[in-house]
Amino acid sequence: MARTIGVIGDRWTLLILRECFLRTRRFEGFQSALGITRHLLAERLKKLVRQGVLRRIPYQESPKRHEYILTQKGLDLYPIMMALVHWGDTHMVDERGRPLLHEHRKCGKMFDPVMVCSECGEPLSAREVHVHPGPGARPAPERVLLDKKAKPKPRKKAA
Amino acid sequence: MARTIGVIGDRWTLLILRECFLRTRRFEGFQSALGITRHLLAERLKKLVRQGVLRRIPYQESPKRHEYILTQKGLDLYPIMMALVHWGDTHMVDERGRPLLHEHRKCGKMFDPVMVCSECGEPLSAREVHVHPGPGARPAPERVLLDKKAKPKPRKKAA
DNA sequence: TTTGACAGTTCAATTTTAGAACTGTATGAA
DNA sequence: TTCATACAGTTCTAAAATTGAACTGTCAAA
Repeated sequence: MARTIGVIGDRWTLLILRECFLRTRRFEGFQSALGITRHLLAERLKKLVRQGVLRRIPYQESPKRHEYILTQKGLDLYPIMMALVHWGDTHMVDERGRPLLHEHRKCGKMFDPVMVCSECGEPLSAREVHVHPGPGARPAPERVLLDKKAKPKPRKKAA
Repeated sequence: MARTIGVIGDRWTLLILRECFLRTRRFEGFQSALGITRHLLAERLKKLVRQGVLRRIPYQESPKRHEYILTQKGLDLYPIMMALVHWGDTHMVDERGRPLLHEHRKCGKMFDPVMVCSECGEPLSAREVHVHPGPGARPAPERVLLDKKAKPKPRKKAA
């Protein structure tokens, strides 16, 4: 998660990517849609290209111009986008309602995204998931502070 | 999406929330697990409580101490977390492999999260989804530039 | 009496971001 | 030919956010 956040974890990158999913491709398009400063936009686009999320493709030669297109790696961010949108739709809408509705082409209905288990297909919730260290586990996820005398912790009074 | 990003869209908030899901509850716990500066941590926790993502609950009286617990609104962030982790697992792992594996209690298997359509249950991908303006739609999502003379931009001279 | 856990707060020094103008190529209009 | 505009950046300064480190304060145990 930390590595993902290293890619998309700032105020603007996700909004830029949202515009990509909404088919914006060019510098001015992003800038005017978002109101981001040109400086930061250039910075972020460069970073996303470096990280392989966007591809920079020339679309005219005279004054060299490029479009920014999602790579597969970028397209794979879609579930993150949908999860963010859905949480906002659930917890952050005002009285006017949702800004956007989503229609699923396959079934033709307006839908919400649901996250399910790849094995049994049941919807997921935090309580039903148990985490195990994997092969790339960190050495010390958390430094234990009450180390040596781990016991003396009868500090509680209220419960 | 912008509103969701307003809540969790910075470098540290998502990591703090990750620790919450991993059952960290106290100031020192977050601080030592993440290495975040105490100043920012205090700031972020306050913000999350204000926004209703965490609840601040006293666990001892003597020197007043509190724990930070996920509210339902916070728990609902779980799909976002899983989506972030899964993208990282897919595109950002090193040769050592995943740091964490997830087991679904319901079915007992190690799983990956999959995002599906709430109506037909099929997995979602960006191309199969069409967006429509909803009741809370923004007036002008994007100003068209190559229009006519959209605006006589008052180009000022340098000093 | 002293030390240490815990949960912050304060403050100077960096780093980022915002805001605005400026650079440069090319096209169409006057 | 000259001027205005589209487009994609770059450059600069001021303002905001973040870091790093030390400091405050309450209580418990040594």
